[in-house]
Amino acid sequence: MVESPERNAPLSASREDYLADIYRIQAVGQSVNTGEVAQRLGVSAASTSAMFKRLAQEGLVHYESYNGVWLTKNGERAASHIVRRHRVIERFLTDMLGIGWERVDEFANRMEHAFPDEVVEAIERLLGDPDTCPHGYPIPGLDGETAALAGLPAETLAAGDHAVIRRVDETDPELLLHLRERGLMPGKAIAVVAVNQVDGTRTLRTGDGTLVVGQRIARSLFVDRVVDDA
Amino acid sequence: MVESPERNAPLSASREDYLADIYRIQAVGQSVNTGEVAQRLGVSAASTSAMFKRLAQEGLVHYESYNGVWLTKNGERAASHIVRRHRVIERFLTDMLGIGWERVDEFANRMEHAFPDEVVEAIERLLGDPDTCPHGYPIPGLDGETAALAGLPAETLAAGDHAVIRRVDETDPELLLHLRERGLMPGKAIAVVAVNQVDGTRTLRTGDGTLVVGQRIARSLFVDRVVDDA
DNA sequence: CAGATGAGTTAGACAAGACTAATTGCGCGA
DNA sequence: TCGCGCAATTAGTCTTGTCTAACTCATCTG
Ligand SMILES: [Mn+2]
Ligand SMILES: [Mn+2]
Ligand SMILES: [Mn+2]
Ligand SMILES: [Mn+2]
Repeated sequence: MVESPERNAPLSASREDYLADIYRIQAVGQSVNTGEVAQRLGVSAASTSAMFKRLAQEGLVHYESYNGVWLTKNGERAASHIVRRHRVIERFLTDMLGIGWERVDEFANRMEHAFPDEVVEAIERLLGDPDTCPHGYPIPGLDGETAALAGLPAETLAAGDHAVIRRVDETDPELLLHLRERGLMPGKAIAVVAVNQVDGTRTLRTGDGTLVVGQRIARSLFVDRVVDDA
Repeated sequence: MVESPERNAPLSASREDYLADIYRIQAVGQSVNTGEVAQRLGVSAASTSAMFKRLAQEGLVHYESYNGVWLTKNGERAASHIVRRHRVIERFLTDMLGIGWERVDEFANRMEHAFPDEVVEAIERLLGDPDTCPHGYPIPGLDGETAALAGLPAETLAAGDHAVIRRVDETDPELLLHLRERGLMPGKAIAVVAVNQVDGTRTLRTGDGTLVVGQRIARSLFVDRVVDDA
């Protein structure tokens, strides 16, 4: 049985990025194949294949050739730790430094590998132990436990529905900027005024007014429906 | 004329560490030779030699074989930038997160390579544009300008002298912890009660009381004398 | 002014992680 | 069931930064 040579040696930044990405793909219930990870990390499929092999050898993932990977218990612990750092840092950047939420993912992606755990914990305390990143994704606990992803796509809402935004797709800075300018952020209450069946656009009312959104946005907002008692 | 292939490409973490160290050695007026840098970075002399050659080729240092390096204008600009990041991060860690000053150098050494300039600037504003790191070393400006190192060794003080601590040797965590426990930090006023000529110990009075320090400490505290007008 | 000594440089190897090109295997459609 | 197309893997390089061992050069001593 070949195990990792150094028990508990710190993971390289590369390994951390692969693991975190595998974790995030698993979190939405997708299977984790070479191409998906390669594309998300902006790396060749060959590099990803090689890394899968390494991670498997170190006991961090299970790997079935031609069939993708999934995290082992150890891998999940490590990955949740990294995702935790990432999301706390995002919170720090938006809440304390006032940096726009459309840029913090990229920044946190660089910074996440360099923060000692102790620093992450101090920031967390200072921020009052937030539950989620600015985009609404849950911050894993120190024990590795993570809440389920909140919300269903706003696409599933019908005319007359009331809902609260819980989470937004965080992959596209352009989209995030767009959403921020319109106040479509976690915590915001929305009501669906109308659904245009022809082109799929929706008319929404928020506290700030009325706006029309297309499918792209309706698929990127994850909401909890609210039963109307008015 | 062989120049750096990529104009303004970001520097690798390794290059940043070498440059920052060269900068710090130059700042105290020492000449920068292979062995000194190798020792400070915990790296072999061969590696340092190789890096000197690369940095020279990229126009960041002047290099005379067997005779050390010194920063070019470009190299100084780059180095001051890194040192700036390092010292701002140290301030952040001590002032906002409450981490002991004996550990922030090590932490900042990891973190300094991952902070976008914009984040450093936001932190700086939030802290009220501090002039120095927690150990009293000046934070270079965005323009690359850096104040001179403040203070002279407390060793130069005679009995009866009054002084203010401006800066402390920041290389040894043990020493820093020791100093902190005794309140010997930048800004603190001290008076020399007595100097023992036999063993070089000094009796100091601070706001908190009286204490005796040996040469090791007297050489690690950098002070400005204060003319007594009592 | 000739060695010895030690710092500095060169030579050669290695590890991590990336790439491109070539190959292999899975699964689907005819 | 055969083969085709595409995804994944393997093969072979490259770059960066490190190491140890062998050397070479500057300098200090006698
Ligand atoms: Mn990352
Ligand atoms: Mn996020
Ligand atoms: Mn560093
Ligand atoms: Mn400092």
